[in-house]
Order: sequence, then C-alpha cells, then structure tokens
Amino acid sequence: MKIEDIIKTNESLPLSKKAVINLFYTNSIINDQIHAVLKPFDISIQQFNVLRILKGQKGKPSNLSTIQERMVSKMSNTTRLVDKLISKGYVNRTTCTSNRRKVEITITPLGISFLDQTSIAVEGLEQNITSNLTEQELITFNTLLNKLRS
Amino acid sequence: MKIEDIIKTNESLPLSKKAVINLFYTNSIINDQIHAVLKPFDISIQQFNVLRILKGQKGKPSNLSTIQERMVSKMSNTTRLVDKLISKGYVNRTTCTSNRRKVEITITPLGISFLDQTSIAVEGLEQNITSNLTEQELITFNTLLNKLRS
DNA sequence: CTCATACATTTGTATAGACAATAATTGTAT
DNA sequence: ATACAATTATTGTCTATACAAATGTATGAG
Repeated sequence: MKIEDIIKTNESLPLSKKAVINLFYTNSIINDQIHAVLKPFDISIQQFNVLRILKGQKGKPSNLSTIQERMVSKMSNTTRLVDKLISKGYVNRTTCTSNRRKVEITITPLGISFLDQTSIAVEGLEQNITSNLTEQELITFNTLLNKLRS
Repeated sequence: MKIEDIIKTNESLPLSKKAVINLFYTNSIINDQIHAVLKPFDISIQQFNVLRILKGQKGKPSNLSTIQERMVSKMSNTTRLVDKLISKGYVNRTTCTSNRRKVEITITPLGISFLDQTSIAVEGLEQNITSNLTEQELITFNTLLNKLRS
C-alpha cells in the first residue's frame, strides 16, 4: 500500500516529507512485527540486541560503553538493560580489574542458547519481510539508506 | 557511512538482516534529528504529529480513533497525548453531541500558529536530509519502502 | 423495556526511555 | 604528591508507552 493512501492526506505531499514519513511508518510496522515474534520469548528488542552484540564478541567481554556504541538505537540506560539480562541469567557483569571504573559484561551459556533459539525466529521474519524485494532491490535499498544518513 | 562499518561486525551479514538493521538505524538517526529540531519548541514528535493530523482536517473535528488510525507510529495512549496538547492550549476537546461516547478534537488558532512555526523548522530538516538523494532516488526509496511492507 | 453486547474513550499500572546528577576511579599538570 | 579534570558507570526522576481493566454510552434482540 502506498504511503499516501495510508495517511489519507488530501493534499499531495512533497517528496521529502513523504520519504521521511514512509521511513518512520515502515520502521514502525517492522518494529511491531519483531516485537510480536519476540513476545513468546519474553524479551524486548533492545535486550535481544544486547545479546546479539555480546555474542558477536565471541567470549571477549564488553564494557557498557562498547555496547552502547554498537546499539542501533542508542539507549541511555544500558545499565538497567543489563540488569534485566542478569536477572534472567543471560549475562554476567564483573568489574574490570585493570580499570575499576569499567565493567565487563559477558554472555552466559544460557544466554547463548536462548539467543540461538530466538534468532531463528527473528531471522525467519527478516527474510520473510525482505523477500518482497529482489536481491538487487535490497542492495539499492541499503545504498539509499546509507546516502540518506550521509 | 555503510551500515557494516557502523555496527562493526566481523562476519558479513545476510542482506536481509543488513536491510532491517539499516532501516532501524537510519530511522533512529533521523528521529533524533527531528527530536532536536522540536526541542526548542518544547513538543514531542508524537504531539507534533497529532497537530499535523488535526490541521489536515481543515476545521473538521476528529475523534480519538481517527487520530490513532492516522498516526504513523501508533500510540496506545492518545488520550493522554491530547491532554498534553490541551494543557498547552493547542487543541480543544468536547464530547460529540450526536454520539456521546465519542469526543471531538479540534486544533485552536494558537495550535495552528504554533504548528506553522514549527513546521518550517521540521520541513527544513526534512529537505536537508533528503537532499542527499536525487528526485529519482527518492521515488525509488518510497517504492522500495512500500514494497517492503506489502 | 431490559438485558446483553458492542463501541469509544479513559484510567491504572508496570515497564521503558530521556536526561541530569552523582559516585568512583583514573589521568595529568604543576 | 595534590588538586583538578576526564572517564565510566549508576542512580534518581520525570515522561512516554504498552496493555489490560474499567467507565460510560449506544444498539439490537426478545
């Protein structure tokens, strides 16, 4: 469905506004879909992303600031996000010995196996969503997003 | 900057995942920019959107459900959003006489002049962001977003 | 007319997020 | 060595959001 039809505006929008609204709207739709997929696993998108980042470190511990850097939508409160993951047993937190201001966060075996399970569901959704576009279109889409931010 | 460089992943991502992450990341960046532009006006993006929807009605009052329908990122709590706008004097709320379950919300003259002022700033930003793309690229971008949701 | 049901909005409550203030540790200049 | 600034994380507080329950109103069946 075209974005004009969705927001049901009578006047035709300038292309710039249409693009921004369309970006927000599409993001919102997909966000809801991921949220729905994660719901049975009782985890939020942000918590899921932290686990993904930690697993990407392959055992190497991360500090809070590193996690925050790599989060796609930055979170002011990574401390409390990690608190939630600790209480679920998915990550560990220890103070860094070489620099005691820092903290070292690692994913637990339970966290890894949990992440592996949920990832299957999320990746299925991602492929399902993007299957509406050809490979070439996906490449173009990524390029356009990159340009938009530049 | 390419999305791979931003999330600094060692392994190359599947195109489907890359596209979804890129969408989220780009949305987040632009969201922050709009937030920053609106900050001096002391209004949230959601409140701004409600004002835009109401002005689009050209004097015709809207009920809550209509507003909710047209919001790009749907809000569970339009009541309280409207409360905020009332306390700022930007909208009015009266119960609908023909159906007293419903409520009629209209934008006030103050709301309109406020919206006109802020819109200049927001539209400037929208044009600034999208100026990185040619007109043809913007059209393609909109088409790809539409397809992604289909 | 009265009851059950549907509808439109509001309210309650728990969680998430933004942002500023604080605490603890380390680095640096004199 | 000491004082001051910078770094890193945590906490407090207020607002926003998600979601369920409650409120008030309308409608249709019998």
